[in-house]
Amino acid sequence: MKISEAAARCGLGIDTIRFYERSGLLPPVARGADGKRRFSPGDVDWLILMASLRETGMPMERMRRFAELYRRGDDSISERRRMLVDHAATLAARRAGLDRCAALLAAKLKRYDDIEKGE
Amino acid sequence: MKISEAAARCGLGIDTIRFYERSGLLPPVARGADGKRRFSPGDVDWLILMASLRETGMPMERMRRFAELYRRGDDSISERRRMLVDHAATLAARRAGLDRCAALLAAKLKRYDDIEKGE
DNA sequence: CGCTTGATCTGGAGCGGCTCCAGGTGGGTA
DNA sequence: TACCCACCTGGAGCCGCTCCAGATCAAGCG
Repeated sequence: MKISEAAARCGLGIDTIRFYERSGLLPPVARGADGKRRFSPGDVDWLILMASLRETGMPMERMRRFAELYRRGDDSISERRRMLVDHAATLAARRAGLDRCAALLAAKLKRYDDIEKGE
Repeated sequence: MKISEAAARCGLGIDTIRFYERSGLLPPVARGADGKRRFSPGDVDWLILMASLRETGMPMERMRRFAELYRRGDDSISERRRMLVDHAATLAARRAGLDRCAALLAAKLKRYDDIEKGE
């Protein structure tokens, strides 16, 4: 499929996909006879993974490392597993941060109500 | 209190606090006779709010707007409330994103287990 | 058949949000 | 007196996009 369709499916922008390719986050993407990128469904799965990791705060450096390990094949699975487990832990931390912020907002909103009632 | 203590209490870096002041995200911070910043507990509360909003993805532009409204006093409460309610909605969306990512990671990890067992 | 439209390409500039650094000031201790 | 440390300012640097100019090419159309 074309890059526009891949972008629609993974939620990244077209420019971001090209940027990720330049940055070594993608296995080399095939090109058609016209020189344009052709994405396989597997490419899209990979893009979705990259998008998820990035959106949830994994730095590009670590994503590059992960991509490199992936290229090496099954021997690298134990290290990849470690990376994903680590990242799952940071997800939990982030969620806690979100919850703290939500609580803070709720308290603020309540104070606004009190102020307006008090007038 | 000094900037180092304020930084320790709100979780932001010293440079980030100074940057936020330059950027209009803080009410003007008082200075001692020595020209150094002196933070009140109220300043720290504000920094904690800014840190929470920023960490959870509110753009600086909106934070600046919120700070400006705050300076205007109680008349701006309805707009401030709207901003915080909006932001609470984005928190929920982010949490959903985290959960999707966590599910994806869990699926990947399971596949790794299957691959290693299969060998 | 030539012409326009639209999607893609490349390389590079610009931007948001920090983060770090050089160079300078002033208070506290030995 | 000399040193150390925290703080100051202005500006450069960095990450992760995002946008832009200028070129190419396929498809649709009068």
